[in-house]
Amino acid sequence: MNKDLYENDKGLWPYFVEQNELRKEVIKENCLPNAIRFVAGVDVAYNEGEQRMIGGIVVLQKDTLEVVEESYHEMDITFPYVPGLFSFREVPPIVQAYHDLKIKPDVIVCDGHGIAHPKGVGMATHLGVKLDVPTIGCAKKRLVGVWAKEELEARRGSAVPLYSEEKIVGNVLRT
DNA sequence: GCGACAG
DNA sequence: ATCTTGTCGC
Ligand SMILES: [Mg+2]
Repeated sequence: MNKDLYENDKGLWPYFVEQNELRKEVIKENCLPNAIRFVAGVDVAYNEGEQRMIGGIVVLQKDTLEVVEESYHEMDITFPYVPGLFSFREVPPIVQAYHDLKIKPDVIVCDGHGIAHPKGVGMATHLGVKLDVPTIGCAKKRLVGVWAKEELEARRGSAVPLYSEEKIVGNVLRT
């Protein structure tokens, strides 16, 4: 999978277009059921040499955090890592893994941003729209937005709102 | 033109 | 993300 092949010219244009389509279907309101029974976490691992990747989803019982099911799906890497278009790289294998699940989670925690994205369509958002399942974007680094660093305390658990374009798009949490 | 830039 | 090397602490 050649990165330049996409980077050059307008190779990425169609994806930005699709991103705009997805944006129309985003639901920002809290649609979680009154009783959350299962939560899931997803991630993707890579084998650059083999140009293969494997997406995984693990479902746990919400109250006990006991793992009740897991599903994985391996496939060829077909999209480069491009900040802003990250979802097009990791969503495919996760969607496949999700469909093999017998126990569907009420919410999915993702390893990447949700609406804290230039267009409001990060990986978690993209996945949520694609599966029509509530998702939570949980990234380890900033993509967009600003926050009051002076107000973020040194103790673990401290959190302050993340702002992007005048709006709160998430929280910055000290782990 | 120069930095920023999820995983 | 992945790899590799070195150090730290339990
Ligand atoms: Mg990850």
